[in-house]
Amino acid sequence: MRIGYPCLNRGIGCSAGRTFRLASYSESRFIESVEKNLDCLQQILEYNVREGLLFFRISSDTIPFASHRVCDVDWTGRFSARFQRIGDSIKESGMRISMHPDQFTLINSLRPEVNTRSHAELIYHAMLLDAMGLDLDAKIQIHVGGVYNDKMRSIQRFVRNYRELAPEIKKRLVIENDERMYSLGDCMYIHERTGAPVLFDVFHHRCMQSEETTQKALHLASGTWTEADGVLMVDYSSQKPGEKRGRHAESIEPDEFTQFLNESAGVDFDLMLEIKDKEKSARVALDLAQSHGRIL
DNA sequence: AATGGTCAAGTCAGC
DNA sequence: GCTGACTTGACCATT
Repeated sequence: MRIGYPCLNRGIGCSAGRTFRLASYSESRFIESVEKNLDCLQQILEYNVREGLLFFRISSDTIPFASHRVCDVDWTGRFSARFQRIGDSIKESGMRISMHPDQFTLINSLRPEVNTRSHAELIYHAMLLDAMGLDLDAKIQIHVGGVYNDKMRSIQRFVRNYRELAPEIKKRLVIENDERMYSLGDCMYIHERTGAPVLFDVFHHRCMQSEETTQKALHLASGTWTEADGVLMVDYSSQKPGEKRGRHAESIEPDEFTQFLNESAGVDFDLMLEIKDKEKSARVALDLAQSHGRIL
């Protein structure tokens, strides 16, 4: 099991996802931001290796406005040496990478222009991972999308549109169960019709109050990943006490996490901790996992 | 220099 | 029908 955290490191003092207002876009502003983001990304990755945190989600803001019309810089060419260097260090350290485009990215919209923009956004994510030369176990995770008052048709639209995606997207795209519309069961159904691996989100699963136990759910999701895809990816977070259902906690709850380790025994996966204090909780989780014999 | 409203993009729930 | 949540930082206009 590898353990990691998404996008930003709170202690290191730099951001790998700095961006700017569209209105102030310029080529020099763009290039400067990308350079700083890549500098910081390298620092974070070095930190992660030192700490034994070998799973990381790269921010979608790494290349600001990459899929927007305003951006006409050949960024893959311009930064190719940097991408390669970063990719080499990732592979050398045995690290796993994921990316998670945000809620604007969906392929089952009723509006064709939304799907078109999303396709461009997914291409950008695929280009970035390809530029780093990462294996097919580096994944891009999205949710299924909207329901539009007709879940079955919306699922069918997802499946139809999935089949039309560019191959460089399909080889990395995985779907994640969300907390109120598409359950693990829905994702499994879609997997059967598309082959897309299912990333399991423990917290979302709990929010949906689905019937499968964590153990059963992990087994199901795990079966959707091929050898080339790598082992199952799992997102983990916990409820912020006293807050609205679905709100992420400030830091990890050791007892709850220990319970999760027990429930998940026997399934191989990499774990992404979606908790606000980021690397701090990831290190706590790593210690707990090690003491439970889950990490060599 | 400090502040706080606002930021490319979508959908849904709740009022 | 409209606003806020999602999740979050930090840009940048304004003072």
